Amino acid sequence: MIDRIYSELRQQIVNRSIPPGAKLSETQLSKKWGVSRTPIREVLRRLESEGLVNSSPHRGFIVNSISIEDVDHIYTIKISLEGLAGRLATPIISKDPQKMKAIQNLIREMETHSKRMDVKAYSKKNLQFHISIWNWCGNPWLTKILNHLSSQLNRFIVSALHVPNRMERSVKEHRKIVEAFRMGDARAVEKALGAHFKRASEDLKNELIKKSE
Amino acid sequence: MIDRIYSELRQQIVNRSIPPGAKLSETQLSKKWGVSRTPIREVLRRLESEGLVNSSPHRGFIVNSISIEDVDHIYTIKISLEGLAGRLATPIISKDPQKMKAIQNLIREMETHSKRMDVKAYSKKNLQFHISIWNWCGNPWLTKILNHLSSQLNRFIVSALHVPNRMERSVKEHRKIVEAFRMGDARAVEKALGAHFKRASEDLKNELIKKSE
DNA sequence: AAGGACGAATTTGTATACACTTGCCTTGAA
DNA sequence: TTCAAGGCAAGTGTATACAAATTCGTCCTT
Repeated sequence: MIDRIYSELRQQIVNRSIPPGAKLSETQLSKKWGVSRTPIREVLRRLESEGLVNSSPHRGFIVNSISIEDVDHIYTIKISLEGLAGRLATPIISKDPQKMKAIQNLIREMETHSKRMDVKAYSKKNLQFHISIWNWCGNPWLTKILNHLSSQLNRFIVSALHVPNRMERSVKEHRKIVEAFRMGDARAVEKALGAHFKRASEDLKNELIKKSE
Repeated sequence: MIDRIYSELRQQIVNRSIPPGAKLSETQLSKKWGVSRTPIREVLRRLESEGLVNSSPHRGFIVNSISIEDVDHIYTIKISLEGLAGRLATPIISKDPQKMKAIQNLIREMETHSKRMDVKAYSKKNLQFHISIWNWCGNPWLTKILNHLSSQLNRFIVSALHVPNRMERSVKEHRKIVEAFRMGDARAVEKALGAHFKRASEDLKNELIKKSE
């Protein structure tokens, strides 16, 4: 039960249905879920050490805000670690025809969604693509960190892909990554992934600047 | 109070005075600290989501073990992120004479301890050296992750520096890093740090193989 | 009318109580 | 003597109760 509350609350924070800055009242949450405050507090403490909520003594918990600077900092780490994950995943993926096929299917679907300008469907497949790499990198610690960073970013990104031609360019970048996988060239995968996320971060930054103007 | 218990318990786990595999009884801990079980449980949940303890339903919490594979996985990430932190820290450190001086002082002390074969004092300064880089990289998320990884490793490393000439070689590697800082060459810092931790990880692995024979 | 101070209500922090699960120990039978 | 079954002790999971702190509203003063 407690795990259910945890994951559901977590998701609500990550997908912004509980917005940053919102107060998380223990009493309210315990009523909503029909449990006492004790398990609710444990859930909130877990979310706190994940960096998703903040607490101050006698004032309770609020959903952590994430600033533009934070996004920048997180992307800096992400660029490095996504590349690393790709490099580690290369021998695993390229030697396994089933995995290779799965990746190629994903990119084909992405292409279709891109042509139809279906941003939402595209984003979903895009995330699946990268999660596959995390899961196949063979380093569970790395997988966990990337998941973590991604959760934080999801709370910020409403949609960066509305930039004109973003999807089209993105497909090209992904094709480069897949090609490097196919060749089994780990360094090329690392480089292509790094470049891809660097561009993604720049696009996001530009979008944010435009919005703030 | 709860924070005090958290940090003290955490340190005891990290420095192995509570060994991996040890059972953490809520009742026992609450007696020891003179508080009720409620705050103890919150502390344990926090430690759980940090990956320092594991819990199973109705069986309580035990200190998480860390395997040789985990050490390998963590070092892989560390090599990448320590390099990144160094690269980011370069302009900050090299432009600040005070920081530059602090770093140079540390390496001088490390050299002294190395000559006297004082492993413990050396390790301490060595850690300080690297923590300085984390703190001056300007990316608090990165600092936090590196701290995190370091805590996990500390639980494993008894002493890798007993390898013959390890300290001497280590000093040389650090001097290379400092020299790159002095030149303001971020890429060189990144490379030197990466090489340093790669060698550290290999030394540790060799030590572990030797022990297991 | 505005600002501050006091007090009530709400909310958090912690203790305690009780239900339920687990694991151990005892006892009895093969 | 060994193994199994049942019960008991210990410990976790959760609810509830109470203490302490904060917040908000009201009232008084300037």
